[in-house]
Amino acid sequence: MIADVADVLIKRLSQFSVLSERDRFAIAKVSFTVREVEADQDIVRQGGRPLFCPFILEGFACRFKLLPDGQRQIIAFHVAGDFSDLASLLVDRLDYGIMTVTAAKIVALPYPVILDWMATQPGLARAFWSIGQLGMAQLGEWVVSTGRRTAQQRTAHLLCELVERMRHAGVTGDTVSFPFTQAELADALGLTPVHVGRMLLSLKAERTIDISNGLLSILNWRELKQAASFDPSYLHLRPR
Amino acid sequence: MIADVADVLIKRLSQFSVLSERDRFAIAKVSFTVREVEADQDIVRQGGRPLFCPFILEGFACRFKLLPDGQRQIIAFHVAGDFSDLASLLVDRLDYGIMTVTAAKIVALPYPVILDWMATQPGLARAFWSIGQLGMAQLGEWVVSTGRRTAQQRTAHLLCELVERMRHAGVTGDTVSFPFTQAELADALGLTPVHVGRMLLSLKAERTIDISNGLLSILNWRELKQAASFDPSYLHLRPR
DNA sequence: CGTTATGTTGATTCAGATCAAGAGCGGTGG
DNA sequence: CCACCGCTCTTGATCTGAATCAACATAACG
Repeated sequence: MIADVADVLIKRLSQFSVLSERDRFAIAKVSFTVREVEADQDIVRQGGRPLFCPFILEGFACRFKLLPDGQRQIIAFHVAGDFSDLASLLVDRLDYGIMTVTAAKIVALPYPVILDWMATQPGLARAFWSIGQLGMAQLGEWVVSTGRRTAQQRTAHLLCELVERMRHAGVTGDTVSFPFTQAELADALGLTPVHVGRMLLSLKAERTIDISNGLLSILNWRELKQAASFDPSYLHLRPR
Repeated sequence: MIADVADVLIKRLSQFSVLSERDRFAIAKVSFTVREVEADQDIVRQGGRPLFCPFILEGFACRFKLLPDGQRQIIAFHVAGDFSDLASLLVDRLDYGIMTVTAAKIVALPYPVILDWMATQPGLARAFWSIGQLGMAQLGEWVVSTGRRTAQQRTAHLLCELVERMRHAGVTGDTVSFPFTQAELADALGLTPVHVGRMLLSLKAERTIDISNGLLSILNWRELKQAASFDPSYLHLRPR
């Protein structure tokens, strides 16, 4: 049984800011509709107008930019609990797209609603600012990865970030859902699919991780963090 | 003679949002102090606490991340007219540093002041949101560069972006100040200084640009944009 | 079950890194 | 005014991490 959408939103936003009774009520009084989207479907299209922020209830999505020569660069993965497009509240054209990686359940939060929340509820404004900052910090680290880390380090770093974020959003255990194809990882890491495959294989060979059936198991968290020189402080995730 | 700081801020912010008389007054009533900083000095230190947002009146700065192995990745250049650190309003620790590239004049806008402006002046809140989004869009494009563009394209793309942004901030003409060393460009582009040098040389050889005495001249803007496949729409810069 | 997606493996190539040595060029001080 | 020092840039030779190319092996899948 899925809890009421408002409850999920409130719970998630509470992780970023202390919400008052009025903050919570402002959310509860809105009626949300859940959209079910299949895998590999556009949620928002590059070049289109930004109308809403997709909140992900279940499944995975990614934010990407298409280049004129047909290449793709993924600039973020979105997991359950992410507000995936807070970046375009006041912009008239999207310079990136968002699409699902797996089948997903999302809630489309219309920008006018968010703007209203932010204008009238300081606690919510604060939460949305924080989430925006977090997205920015993640992007900054993505630049560091593509700019200055080796293929091995980048790959390990992405795994670390994803697992850490999923944990913050409520996933527990050392085995998490991991439905990404090597082509998708390659577009995120700025590598070729073949090379990503080799990097994963080498991590598997040293018994650091295991990936099978769309599941990622961290066999040796210490080793993985070390391979990535992963320092989670940029995620600014206070303990839950 | 430099105009009053408040005037400069108002003029700049007006490019991002329509400011009311009250918005302008809120700015004018604050007393600002200008700090003069030499070249290569830290403005905010990685790992420190975010206290203020530096606004650049004159000169150049950069935002960067230091890696454990001593490497550096520059994630943004800041030019006159930039609010260089809107990203950490609500964060407790900085995961990046900001330092000058040249001697610079900056105004340190204390976060409490900005928060107050944003809480009470919708026009200013809007402007600061927009500026934040812009920074995010620039970061996204930086990922695309390091992830998927060749050395040649990246280099040309960075030049395009910098010139375009300086124009938006008021610089005119085909020759602009360009005080960056090849080592700095390399840390921004995810390349080695030697290779950046070669890329610039080849752009000079085709008479696309010229760099000398800290000045960059665009000799063939069309050619440069083409070499970068530069599409400025991500900058969301409405005509001035 | 064929059929299309994805993943694995190996051989080869190439863009960019690395290494090394000069060359220019302010700046500083004797 | 010149000798020297420390940067930054240039140039060339060599090396290497990741890309490319090309089969083949597995899944997943209607």
